[in-house]
Amino acid sequence: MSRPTMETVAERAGVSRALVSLVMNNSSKVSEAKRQAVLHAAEQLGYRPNLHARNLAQARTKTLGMIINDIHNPFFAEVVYGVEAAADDYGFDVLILNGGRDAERERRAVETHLQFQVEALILVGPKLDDDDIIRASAVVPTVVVASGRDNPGADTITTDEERGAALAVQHLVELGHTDIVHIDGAANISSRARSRGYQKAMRSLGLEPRILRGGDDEADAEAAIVNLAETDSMPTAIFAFNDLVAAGALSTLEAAGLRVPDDVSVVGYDNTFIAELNHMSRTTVNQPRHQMGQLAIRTVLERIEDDRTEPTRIDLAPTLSVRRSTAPPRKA
Amino acid sequence: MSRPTMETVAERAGVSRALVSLVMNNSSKVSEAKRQAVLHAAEQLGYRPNLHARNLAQARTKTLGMIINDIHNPFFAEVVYGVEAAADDYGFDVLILNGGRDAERERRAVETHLQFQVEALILVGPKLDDDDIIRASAVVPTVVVASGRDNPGADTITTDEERGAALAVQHLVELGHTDIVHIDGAANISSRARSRGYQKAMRSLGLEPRILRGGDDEADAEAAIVNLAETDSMPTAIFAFNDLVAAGALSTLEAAGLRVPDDVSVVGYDNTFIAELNHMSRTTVNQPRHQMGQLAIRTVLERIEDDRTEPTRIDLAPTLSVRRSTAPPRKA
DNA sequence: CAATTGCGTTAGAGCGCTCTAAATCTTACG
DNA sequence: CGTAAGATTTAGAGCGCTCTAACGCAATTG
Repeated sequence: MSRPTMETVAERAGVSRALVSLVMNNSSKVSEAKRQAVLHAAEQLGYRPNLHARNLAQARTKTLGMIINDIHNPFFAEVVYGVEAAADDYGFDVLILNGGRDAERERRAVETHLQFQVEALILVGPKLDDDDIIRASAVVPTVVVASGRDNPGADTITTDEERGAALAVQHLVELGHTDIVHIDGAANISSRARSRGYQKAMRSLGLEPRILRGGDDEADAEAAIVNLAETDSMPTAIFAFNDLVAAGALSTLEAAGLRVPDDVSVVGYDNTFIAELNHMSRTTVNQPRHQMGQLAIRTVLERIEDDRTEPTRIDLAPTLSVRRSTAPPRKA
Repeated sequence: MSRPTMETVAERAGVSRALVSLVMNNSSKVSEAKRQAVLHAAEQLGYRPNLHARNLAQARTKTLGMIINDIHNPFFAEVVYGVEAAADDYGFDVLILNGGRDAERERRAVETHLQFQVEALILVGPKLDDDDIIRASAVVPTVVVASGRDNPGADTITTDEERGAALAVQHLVELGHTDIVHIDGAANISSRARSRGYQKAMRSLGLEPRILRGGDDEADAEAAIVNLAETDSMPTAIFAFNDLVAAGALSTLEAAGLRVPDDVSVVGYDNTFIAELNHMSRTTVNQPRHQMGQLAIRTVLERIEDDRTEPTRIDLAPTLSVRRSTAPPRKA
């Protein structure tokens, strides 16, 4: 009744257990005849190697553990594709655990992965704090992707978010805007870098920064916009923390009778497919997510080989995708 | 240098390996003194149980394998949350593998999960064909969520998609529409049921169905709409295969100078957050995704206990979320 | 033709853990 | 004080696989 083991297959094929093992790992030093016999027996029995036994015996797993901040967020999905593609090239399996936007859950996920003896940890947009990350990376090579933090104490793949924000500001200024408000990401991990970038860029251009508290999704934008409308201090352009906030801003602006981009220009961040969506496509800052995923794998696997000790940091350049939500300000 | 094992901990704490095992599984028959000693030693050594060894010894894993059609799709994300919540209640870990919209990849994912000795398989919107599913379910309890197929030969949790399509048609007809076009999902797995539902509903109301080939995302809608515009056969309402197709339809309609819902009404399917997004929120058919995820776990775990043999099928009722993309047809 | 080489195959230990059965230690009681 | 009943603890086998070392055998060689 229980599943067939190597022993069963060996018996059936009239060979030793060791020989079956060799066949399963397609070793070159097995005669064609025996190989066929073994494969045939395995086929007949519906044999499937037990990975736990193998991992135990080999003391390695060829498995990577990935934790995603939130499966909901389409931004992360593309990082996943990059990670998987690269891992596949190196023959590693990738196990995904969902962080669910909750540090405590992420901590448990790390623990689960470690108990599974993953050979490396890929943290995509982690909520964990630096200590947790340092602790994890003491056990197993760890790489942080898109964390927005300065120096998590582990290998890091990010884009320069300050620069991304600056790109957005520059674009708006080039269009002629001077009154540009930023709706920030509140407690969100990338919020700091983006609003810092915004502030620096504004100041260096001699403009006065104005920051409103936002959040990470649509609803969070609403209050900010309503506030602008009510206090009669509507700017000519808005730079939103991310595409969802930008979308929220858009809805609320239009509900208030303002047109985008005629009355107000809007720029988002992340270039998720949401930004392309719909009649009102949004100008947004792009991060090369797929590439970030690939680099994450490469970095962490290199570390397995080389056992480098100092954390590497790879900073990719963000780019701006200009679409239809930005235009020169209306002449006063 | 290598990780501490139970042996190491036992030595340090001055007890036997078996005792450490008891503590780790917090057995009640361990004296408080020894328990503390063991926990302390484990703490100091940074001991972490090796799940592979445990699984091997126990011959069970308390782990479920989930395969998602496509991490990109926000529809699936919510199913995942439902699954995880329920699995957590039962003390199971959920390992996620990404199907990547590709049957072959899904097949490999199934294989990986089976080798990991997962106790059950949750297939969310699988691309696999029925044979694959039957084969998998012969090895391990398997449940299919949101597959849109009639009878995959395994436990199934779906909504009645024919009925969902009928709801959309009914809503439009009640608003006064008679010329309603369906843009279908092409090869997509749910396409058949939805367009069948559309056709039946139309016919039973004495209306002539008109179906155009669509696909599963925005771009796929464009050709269909352009075609309608060019042949001058624009209907007063469009029922799209899903929310993304609906979004694509919307963009293209507006680009062609038509207003939604004034000139054309649009209904989507899935009630993903995309449908709520933006100034133009879309009327759409809703599926109780979270609940579907929970039921999937419950069904499959019951099967582990009871070893029931006939496949169960749970059909949940879809509902309609009416938003701003539908209105009575313009008076001719 | 005995000795050497090399290929294909196998025995057997060991990976880190659980679990049963047995050993040891307490405590209670006649 | 001896012994039975519990409460704790432990020895040791076994989970399914890999891997090293050794073995058998045929081909090669001087």
